[in-house]
Amino acid sequence: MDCSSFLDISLNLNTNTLDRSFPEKLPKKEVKVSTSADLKRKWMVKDESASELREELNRVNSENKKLTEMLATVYENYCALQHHLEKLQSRRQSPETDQIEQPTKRRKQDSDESLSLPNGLSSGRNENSSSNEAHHHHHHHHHHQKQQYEQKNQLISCKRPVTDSFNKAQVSTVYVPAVSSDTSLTVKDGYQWRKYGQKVTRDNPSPRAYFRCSFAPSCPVKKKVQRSAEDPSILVATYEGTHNHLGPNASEGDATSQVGSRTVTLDMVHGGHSLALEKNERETMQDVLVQQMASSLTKDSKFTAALAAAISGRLMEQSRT
DNA sequence: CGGGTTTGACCGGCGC
DNA sequence: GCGCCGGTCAAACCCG
Repeated sequence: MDCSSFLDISLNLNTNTLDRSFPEKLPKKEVKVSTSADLKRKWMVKDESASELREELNRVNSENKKLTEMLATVYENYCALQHHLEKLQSRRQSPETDQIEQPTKRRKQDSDESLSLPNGLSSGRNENSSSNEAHHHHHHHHHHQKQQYEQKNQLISCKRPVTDSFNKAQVSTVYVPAVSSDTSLTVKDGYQWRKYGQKVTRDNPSPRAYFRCSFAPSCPVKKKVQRSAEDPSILVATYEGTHNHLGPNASEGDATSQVGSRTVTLDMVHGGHSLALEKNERETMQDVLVQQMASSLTKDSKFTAALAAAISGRLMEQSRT
């Protein structure tokens, strides 16, 4: 596990730079504010306001420190959870684990969609996929070859995705806890979907719903939602393709924390890159902690935006190396 | 009436 | 070729 290496916790938020340029002994009057005259006047005229500002700055700095610590804790828990999830998934992965990633053998697109230009609005896509319900040892002679188009090699990890540019249909699966009594298989992800089909599949008692993205007129993204065969309380959403358009709501869809559920989803869309981290755990209590911290953090929308920007930038930077 | 959902038909790939 | 099966279409249906 490369948790310790891939992410530097010290995010370059604004407060850090402030921290650097204003060490605790802030000079009262001789601040070099030669640029802004009125600001200088303000500083000089109101001395107590300067001390007030200094206090505020200290407060903000300590708060920032606390938040950084919380983030470190969150990240620690995240690493633990990811480790656990990886263990779980590798354990239940059948021995014929196919690390191969073969080009999708989908049937030809139908007429309406072939018209939609396969443009590369987003050049490099980062999609993660996890092994899904295709591990039924009791159906020996079975026919899961069709499902092999799902790339199941990458976990949520922050390793460089194999994206390899020209790979048309990106597939990513997201596990979401099914809220009780949700007869309709819907996974809220901010986008707008139009259902176009529902089928019962062979190896799963619950039906599978097919959705198409209707946010943009000709967005090629599709998704399938089906509850997991082994755990009916979990919905498995399989996303396929890359969105033609911008995200539905940048400020709201970036980081969500579902209260009362057992997953914490941090989904950041950054310049066409989409990256989703998800985990399902029921054995540990850490996720609850993570969730509480995350929800307390996400109360502040400005902090959320800054954090999301910083983290995504960090991830991009890290994945580029 | 306009949009989405339901639901059986249909299609194409694949294995026998 | 035939049948199975997952995916899609589209007419009917539903709902504000």
